[in-house]
This record gives sequence, structure tokens and C-alpha cells, in this order.
Amino acid sequence: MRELAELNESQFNAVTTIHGPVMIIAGPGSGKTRVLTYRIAYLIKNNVDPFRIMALTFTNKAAAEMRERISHIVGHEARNLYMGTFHSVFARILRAEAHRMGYPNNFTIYDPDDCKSVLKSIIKEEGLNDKLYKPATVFYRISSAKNSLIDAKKYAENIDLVSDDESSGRPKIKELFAKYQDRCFKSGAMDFDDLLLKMYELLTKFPDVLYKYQQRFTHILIDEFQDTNNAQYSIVKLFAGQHENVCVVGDDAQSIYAFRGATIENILNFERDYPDLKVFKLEQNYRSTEHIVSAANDIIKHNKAQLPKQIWTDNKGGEKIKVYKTASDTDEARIVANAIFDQKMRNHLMHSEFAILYRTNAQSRSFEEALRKLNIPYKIYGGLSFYQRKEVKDFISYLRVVVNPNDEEALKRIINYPVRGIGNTSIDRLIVTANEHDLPLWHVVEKPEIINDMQSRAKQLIRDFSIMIKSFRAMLAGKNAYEIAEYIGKQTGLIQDLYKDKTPEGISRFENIQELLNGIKEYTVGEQPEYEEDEVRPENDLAAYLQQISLLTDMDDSKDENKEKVKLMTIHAAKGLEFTSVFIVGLEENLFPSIMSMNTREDLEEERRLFYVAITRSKRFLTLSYALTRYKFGQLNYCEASRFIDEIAEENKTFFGQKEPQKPKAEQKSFFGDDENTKWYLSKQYQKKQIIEPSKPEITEPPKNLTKINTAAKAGASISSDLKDLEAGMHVIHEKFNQGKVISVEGGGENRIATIYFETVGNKKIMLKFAKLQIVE
DNA sequence: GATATGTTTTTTTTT
DNA sequence: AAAACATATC
Repeated sequence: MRELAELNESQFNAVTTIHGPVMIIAGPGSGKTRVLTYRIAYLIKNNVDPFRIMALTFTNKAAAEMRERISHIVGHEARNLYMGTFHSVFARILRAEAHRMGYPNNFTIYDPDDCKSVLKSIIKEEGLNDKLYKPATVFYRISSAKNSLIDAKKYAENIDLVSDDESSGRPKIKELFAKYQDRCFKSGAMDFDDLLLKMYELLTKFPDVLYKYQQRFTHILIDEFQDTNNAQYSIVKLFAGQHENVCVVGDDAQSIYAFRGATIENILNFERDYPDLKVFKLEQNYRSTEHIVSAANDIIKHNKAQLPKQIWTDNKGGEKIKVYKTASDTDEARIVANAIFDQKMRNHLMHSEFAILYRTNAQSRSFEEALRKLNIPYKIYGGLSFYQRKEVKDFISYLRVVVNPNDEEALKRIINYPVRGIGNTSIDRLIVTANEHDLPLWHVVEKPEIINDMQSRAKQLIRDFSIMIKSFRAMLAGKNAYEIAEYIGKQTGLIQDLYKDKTPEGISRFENIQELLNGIKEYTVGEQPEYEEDEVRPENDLAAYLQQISLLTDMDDSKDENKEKVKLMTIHAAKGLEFTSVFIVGLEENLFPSIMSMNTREDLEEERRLFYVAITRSKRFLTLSYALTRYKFGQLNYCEASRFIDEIAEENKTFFGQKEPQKPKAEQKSFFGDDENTKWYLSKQYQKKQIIEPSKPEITEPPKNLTKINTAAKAGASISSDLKDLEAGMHVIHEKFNQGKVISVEGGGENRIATIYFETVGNKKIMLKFAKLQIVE
């Protein structure tokens, strides 16, 4: 295999050591993907049947790319690899074996929205306080449990978990868990976590199944091992039990999914569980320039929990990391957009070589606007995926019900969409009846006559609906996915409805459905996976299509039209990717590191690893930015620079930006207001001056604008309406004490008292009905 | 039962 | 600021 000549010594060893357990610790940009692809190709060249190789990746896109690269070396055989995400590979196996667990083999995969909707119904039926029992909170508890292989029964028996719930005032979670699981089971549905939990149950409860798959998979490979959780690790250990040819690739410094149960314990346990383990370290970075690699090392050495390793590079020189201090979130966006425009021209780059990375999805909006103003094409990844949009999900719900009518969540979505006179009252009756008889909702829809207390007209409408669904189901045998979908769109009047709506949103909805139908068509004519002789195939092509899209992420999009665009995504989503020029934005305390993760050292270290991942995405240019003011929930907040900026050594970074926050007189023009200024600040002379140190925005600074002034407070001894909303964290101006920040507010009614910290006199307690206060907006 | 209007909540990260 | 949610009105 001539490709082996391209590898350095440790890469070569990592590729060619194909017997026994292997762990590859791979630093960023160290050729990890290349090692994985060559290793798989090498296995195939050494007469390992691709059907015997299971390769688990983090995204479907990573799997697809790897498969493509492997097929360049070994040819079409690559299509037979069991390669994909944990969830998609396990779903494929579960589908073949589902009947053993009492699930239909065309089971539905519930997405998190479906799950929360199920929980919401249960919480409501149980008459629990929905302020305390929020679906998202309950779902998180259930999900975390499942990722530690704890089912509803074990949960109820687990003293720690139950007492946690009791002390948080939610003792009923264990019951909700059981009810939820039961409801999903009746609907023939698994959630994402079930794909792991049920996989584990399948292998542990049925020795013959375990034996079968242990025999089948002679070689197992796992990418991004640092981000696997307890459940995933346990399952892999079972699969690998026979041959023990298991190869894991990971980097503890890039572990960023602890919140989802991932643990680097897996890396440590691996050494313990496989004493024969051979470990290879890939430490040479081929991706980034020296400044970037040094900065990454600067950052990560602030973490205590690290495996020892030293990343180094031969790529000398390169530009320093630029740090922009900007006045506001909108300013930040404009400056970044201008810088992209300028950098592209100056260095002859393509738009696709740029990425803007942020901590939270909500940050994308301002960049979207700024890029649009400069006519820079962009694509936002993550956030609401295509398949989560209402109109798309409604349409897909039809397909789901056709494949699996017991899918209650889908059924509820479409039973009166488009409107067919089955209103909320009727739906509630249906659900109540289903629960009373302990039957799936669909059974009652099929036989509305068992419902008490319903008008015959309503029953007839329900009957009509069920007849329509059955007529769709009849098509499953003879028609392909596209034919069925198209027929449903026409028959239900759904396409017609959307077509009639000529509002901009309506047009976009119509286009989305067209796109969905095109996607289904592509799938239908596209290459279908091969199956082994003894393997259970999906019942039909619509079911196979649904399985595929239910596990697709937004990152998996590979449309040509997105190839030439600036990419916007969260840092989590950027894992495993690389770009010539990277902008990491919103580097502010409480945003990055997130305010949610400043409580424990472990959480903070994960944020730091996240920053490490972000930095190391960059090949040549790296730009960091932060804003001094930022809107959150429509409220202005003052921000200070992230500690992470300080952790980069001075010799690797250059500061740009204003010394003081914006003065009110300059409010209409920002510091880098127009193109003239943009050129100026990017010019060589300016770059040489390292003027600015990041300085905290002090609360003595003049406020940006004082649009709303609480004059009422001066008038008399009652709390003005503006001050009624006063809460901790707000900035105010006092007649005598000047600017201050609200520490806390106590008491009620006329006697509300605020504790306010004033720069001039320190903490003061002030009765609001007498306060001469203005809220700074 | 559908639509208009007001109120409350949301933001960590994702397969 | 926007979306989700709840309530009022036709």
C-alpha cells in the first residue's frame, strides 16, 4: 500500500499495528483522520472483510468522508463497512433485533422535541406543577441516567439519584421516568439515549445475540474516544469481547462533551481493561502555524487534569493572533465581517476557508446581519436544523405515522393538520380514552366508537382520517418513498395549502417542503446500502429513509451550494474541522467561559478545553474578539474580556481596538465604522503598535445612552413603574452617588429596598419609593 | 373551534 | 428580541 510512505513513524505504527487493542492519543492536526482511514484501508488490504469492521465516528459527515477516502484506496468495498455514528450503527443493529425486545422493527426514533412533548403530556396528566417539573429538566435527568445505563427501575432503586430529586423538590421524577419509558414503548419509539441503552440490554440479555455480533465484528475502531460516555464504552467492550481488536483514537485535551456524560475516565479505564494495550502518541501538528500551536499549549497548561504530551510543529512563522476589543455585539459583528472581507482580498482566500466560531447558537444573529450587509455568503450550522422546522416536521410526521401508526407524537401533530375539524376537545377525548383502555392512540383513532361522550360528527371525521392513513399505508408494499410522500402531499391538500400562502414566510415554508421532497427523491434514486445475507433489511424504503434522517445532524449537510460560504457554528460543532482563517468571537467572562460552568474547576477546565479546540481549528489566521456591551434577552449587559485571552502569551498575540468604551458623542459612528476606518486599522503601521491592554469596563464609565430616564421617581413617595422592575445586576444612576450597580432587591410593595454598589460611596441601601434613581438601559 | 392579543420565558454546548 | 405559551374574543 503505497500511501503508507506518507506517514511519519508514529503514524505508521498506529496504522500497521492491527492485532490487539490499540490506543492512539492524537493531538489536534496530527493526521488523526489520515491514520484512521489508512488503518481501515490497511485492514481491508490485509484481507479483513469490510462487513467485519465496525467504525464509530462522531458525525455522519465524518463517517461519509472517511468512507470516501477509503474507497479511493480500496475501491467499492468500502461501502460495506459498518461505519457511522454510535447512534446510527446501533440503530441499524437494533432494527434487525428489535423484536426480541418487544419493539417493532420499524420503530420510530424520537428526537428531543418529541421526548419533551411526551413528558409534557405525562406531567400534565399527573397534575404536577409544571413550573417545577419542566419537561427539559426531567428529560435531562432521564437522559443522564440512561447514559450511565440506568433504566427506570434502577433509577427508582438508586438512593443518590432519588434523594437528589427529593432535595430539589422533584420526588416524582422516578415515576415520570417509568411512565415516559412505558409511553415510548407503546408508541414503538426509542429516543437517542435508548439507542445506547437498548443496545446494551440486547447484548447483555441475549447471549446468542452477543455471540453473533462478537463473531461478526473482528475489528472495531472508535474516533473521538474522549467524547464517549459510559454507555458507549460498555457496549464497545461487549462487542470487542471476542477478538479484542479494538482501536480507539482520542485526545483528552479535546474532551468537550462531559455535560453529555462523556468522560476521559474511558481513556484511563481502557488501559486498565486491556493490559496488552499498545499506545501511540501523535504529537506533531501539521495543521497550524507556530503562534497558533504555542497559544494552544499556553492555554492548555492552565488545566490540571491532563495526560502529559507536547504538541509541536515545523510550520515556522505566520501571523500573530489578533485580538479585537469592540464596543458592542453589533460592532463586533461588523468588525469581523470587515476583517473577513479584507483578509480574503489580501490573501486570495475563498469564503469557504473562513469560520466564525461562537459559544452559543444565539450569537449567530448579529454576524448574519453584518455578513449580509457586505454581501458575504454564509452558512449557519446547528441551531434549528432543517428537519426541526415546523412545516418539515409536520410533513415528516405523516411519513412516520404511515410507517408506524403507533407513533403517538407524530399522530398528534397531523391529526388536525391541515385542519379537518378534529379540534383540541376531540383530541383530548381520544387521548383520555387511549389512556383509560391502556391502548396506543392509533387504536382509538381506528375505532372511535369506543369513545364515550363524543358527537357522531366528530367520530366520523376521525374515522375519515384513519381511513386516509390506512390508504397511505397500503402503498408501502408497492411504492417507493418518494411516490408515497408526493401522494400524501397532494392527497392531504398540504402542498396546496402552503402554495396558496403568498406571505414571505409562507413561500419559504413551501420551498422547504419542495426541498424535503427533493431530498426524498434523491434518497430513492441514490445508492442503497448493501446488506449481508442473514441481515434483516428495513421493511421498506420509506422506513429506511426515516431512520436515516432521524439521526442526521445539520453538520452532515454536504450540498454544493454551501461549499463556497463562510461557515458559522458553535465551537462544539467545529470539532474535527479545520479552516484557513478562524474567528473566535464573544470572548467575554460569563459567555466564554460560560456563566453556567464557573462553579467547579472541572467545568471551567472543560470550557478551557473548548477554547483549545477552537484555537486549533485554525491553519494560518486566528482572530479573537470580544464586546464591551452585549444584549441578552433584550437587555444590555456590560462585559469584560475573557480570562482565556490573558492565558495566551504576549508574544503570540496582538491587540486591536479602542482604549475606552464608546463615548456617547460617537454613538452613531462606531470605532471601525466604515470601510475607510477598516482599511486603516488593518494597515501595517497600525498593526505594529500594540497599544491596547484589555481593560475592564468600569461602572464609572459614562453610560452609552440614557434614553429612558425615570423622572417619576423624583415626583413623589411611590415606587415608579420603571423601578418596580428593578433587579440585581441592573445599572442605575443616582442623583447624588452617581453610577451604581444593583446588588440585590428585598421586600415587597411600598417598602422594597435595593442594595446598590456605588463607585463613589460603596454599598448603600435605598428605599425605592424615595430613590432618586434612573435605570441605565 | 379558530383566531387575535397579551404574557412569560429563554441561552450552554449535541448524538 | 423572539418564541412559546396562555387567555380572550369572535
